[in-house]
Amino acid sequence: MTDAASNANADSGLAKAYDPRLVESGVYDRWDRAGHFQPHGNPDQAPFVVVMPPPNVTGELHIGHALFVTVEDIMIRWHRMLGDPTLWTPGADHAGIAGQWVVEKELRAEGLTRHDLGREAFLERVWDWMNRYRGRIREQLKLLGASCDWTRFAFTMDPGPSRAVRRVFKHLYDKGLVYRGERLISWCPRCMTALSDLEVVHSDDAGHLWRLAYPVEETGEIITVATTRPETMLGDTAVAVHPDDDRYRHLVGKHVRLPIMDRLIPIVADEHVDPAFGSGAVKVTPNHDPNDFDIAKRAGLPGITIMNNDGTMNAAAGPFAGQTVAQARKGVVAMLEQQGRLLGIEPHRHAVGHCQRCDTVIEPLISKQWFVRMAPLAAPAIDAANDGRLTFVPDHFKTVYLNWLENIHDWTISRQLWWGHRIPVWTCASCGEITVTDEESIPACPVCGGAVEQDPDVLDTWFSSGLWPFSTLGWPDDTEDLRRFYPSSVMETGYDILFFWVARMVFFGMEILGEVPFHTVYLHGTVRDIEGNRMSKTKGNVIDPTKVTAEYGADALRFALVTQSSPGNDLKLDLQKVEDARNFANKLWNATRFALRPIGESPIVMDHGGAARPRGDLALVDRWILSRLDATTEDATRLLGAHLYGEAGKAIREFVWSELCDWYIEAAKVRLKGTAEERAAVAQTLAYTLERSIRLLHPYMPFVTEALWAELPHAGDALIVAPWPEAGQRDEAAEAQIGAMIDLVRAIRNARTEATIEPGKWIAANIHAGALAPAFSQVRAELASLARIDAEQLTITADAPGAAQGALTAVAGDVVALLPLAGSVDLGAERERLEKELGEAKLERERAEKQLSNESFISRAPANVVEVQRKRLQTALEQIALLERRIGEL
RNA sequence: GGGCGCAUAGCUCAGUUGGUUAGAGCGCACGGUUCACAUCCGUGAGGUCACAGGUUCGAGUCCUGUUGCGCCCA
Repeated sequence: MTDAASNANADSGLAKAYDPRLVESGVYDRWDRAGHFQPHGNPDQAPFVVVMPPPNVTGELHIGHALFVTVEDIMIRWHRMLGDPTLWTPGADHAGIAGQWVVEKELRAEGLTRHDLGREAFLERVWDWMNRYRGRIREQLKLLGASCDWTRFAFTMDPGPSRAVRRVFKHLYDKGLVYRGERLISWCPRCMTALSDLEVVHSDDAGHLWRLAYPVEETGEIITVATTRPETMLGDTAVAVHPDDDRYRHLVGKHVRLPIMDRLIPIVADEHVDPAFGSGAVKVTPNHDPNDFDIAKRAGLPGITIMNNDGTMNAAAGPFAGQTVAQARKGVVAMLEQQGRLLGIEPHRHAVGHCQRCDTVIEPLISKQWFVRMAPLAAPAIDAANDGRLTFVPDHFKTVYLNWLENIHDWTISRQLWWGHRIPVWTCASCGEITVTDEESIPACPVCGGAVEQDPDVLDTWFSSGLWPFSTLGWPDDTEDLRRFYPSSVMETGYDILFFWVARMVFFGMEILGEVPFHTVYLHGTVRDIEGNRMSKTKGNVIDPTKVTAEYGADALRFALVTQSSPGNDLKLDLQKVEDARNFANKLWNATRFALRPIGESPIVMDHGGAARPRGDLALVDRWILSRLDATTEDATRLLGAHLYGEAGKAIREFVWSELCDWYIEAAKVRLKGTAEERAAVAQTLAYTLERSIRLLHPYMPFVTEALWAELPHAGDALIVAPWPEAGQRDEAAEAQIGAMIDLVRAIRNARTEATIEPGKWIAANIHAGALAPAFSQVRAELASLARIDAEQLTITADAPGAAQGALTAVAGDVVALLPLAGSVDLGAERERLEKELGEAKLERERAEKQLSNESFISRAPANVVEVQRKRLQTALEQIALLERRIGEL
């Protein structure tokens, strides 16, 4: 221990009420300037690393960002305090389609399209825009207290990550895992690009089911087909039925004359036709429906493309060429009706694919695109989850993850956009040689020296995201960061991007670096409005985190978000909760304000960790609060280790508010009026307990804790790098004794309230505490103060209570307090209250007796559980005896 | 159609390996100008843990089924 020091901050004068605006300004920059966000410590020590899922550069900060920042920052701050070399890498994502869209929108306002500018000029515009806005999200993340290392900030389009993209593309191409092919893909006619399966969102839309009559050429029969998209019949190349369907068996191999187009197409058998749906016969349009595409592949049928890339009909659509889908649908239906080929229309809900970005209805189209072959990449990612190298919080997401990877299709990675990573494939105009390179460009064909042209398309944004865990650390270079910080510790993100992000990072990490990119996947839920609706601008139910933090503080928003949520579950955000959290910050503020006076007036013993833990012959309440602090430290540490961040936060809050403030500080006020020694003891305990509580709370409420910590006696420069508290030995006796005192005080307060005794009145009490009498005598003054008992008229004995007329009875466990109130006791009310308590005691006796009379319970339950029941019965019996006697005496 | 989840107080939600009388915050009722805090303090009311079976000495917790709701995939 170092020398005693009196606290210089006694007169600093915290404002009476906590004001988050004053508290939060300036703190963040001090942390950053001091370099606290960068990893420190021994390079050989195992680091704690989180790679931030980069927010979309085109977006504004929304409440979902606030949640991920809170959770990740709690992890990061906790590990930093634990002394781990801690790294949290921030970044931004270029958001291919959305990024291109915002600039195209600007151009539209000027009456231009991107084609008017040309590729190069357009990209310059996009970069201008990016440079203007890429810092915006960064500033908003700082408002929330995100303690990430800005010196390592990365953007997916930066040279490093771009080189990683080319290197991986080439690697996969060379291994045959990237290929180019003509496939049926999902096409957005508005964005004019191919999309991956994940970028198509399905919704059940109201539509119709049209039943069409197709004439069988050979027999003259009619075969009925049902369709939700009648215009696609223009591209039909077959009718399919189930091979075991007796209704149609005789028609298989025969032909149908397709109405309007007057084309002869075969009737084929296919196992995948559902005989129970519609008529059991389906029209087959291979080039415009994934199922039909598969049927055609199996049956060797040709496909006919009837649509242009912009969603209009092409020449193959005959009379409908040039029309939109809607127009063609109307025309086809009218023509079929005219020809008597329309048998009926009924309302029908069916799944329709929409573009995730612009909501346009997706068209399945045949198109030449680049794909990633998924099966060989998925296998190691599946193994990693199965053998525990990759764990999930909550763990049921492992099933979801596996389910997806086990049923995965090849991934369409080319996009017909300009903004993004351009596909590093060059074709020679002279000899046709295809060169795939990880260079930014090649001057000429390496085979014949002819002029080369680069593939015009760019890659799916998520391709570069998948490389994020290592591209941010400098890969493909063999950097110190990569060696030290890969793989990272936890991937924290929303469950809604488990596939987009997590799964792809895992298979890329396994393929490129041979190990999982992170050990733990922690998934949070979606922040919804109070009614449980997803927040959206169109619904107008968006809660803007910058407004919330301006009003209540980032600390309050963080605390509310994390204590309301649990891993993997959605949360309904109630602003009332944010206000409650702000109130909690105010509580802590005022507790500190209270403590600073005695701390300033007494010598505080310091050691290397700050105010020293009180030692020696301590007062019972001091022992109690120290033990409760230890218990809380233990709980919080355990819960944080189990990723139960909300639970840990609630445990700390509960301690600070309900134990430290409501009981310890209230009890301590008695000794603060006492001797210098007593005052010093309280000051020491308060200084220690409060400072440790503030440390526990720091990961949750970094700003207010940092500010208050600076006012309290402390060691070190900043709370952000103060060590995480270690739990000491519990003091079971003190916990039991003060716990019993609290129960008794509550019982007395209850008796007073029920008997409508003036709250401010000091009354007499005779406490019969049995074995607890010596302990209660030690806290005589505190007990009297808390229960508002006149110390002059307080007796504490081990004796059983004798007869007493005109007194209230307060029972707490084995302890009884008699409160003599000559003449002013309402006997009827008191009898009623005691009868009620007697009823409860009897119920208690019954429950215990029932347990104890069960032979199997006695023989099979653990001894300590049986003992608890015995004790419970004994207490109940004593209470019953006492209450019956007291009722008799009234 | 396949998969995953949820159902606990009026509301929002905790509840870890099964173990006393199932908790918290808000809301509600009543009371309070005690020298940290009305952004507060005290007291209280409020639950057949969705339903039905099963395992167990013991089930909110484990198993099976049913109902309702949500999400993901096709």
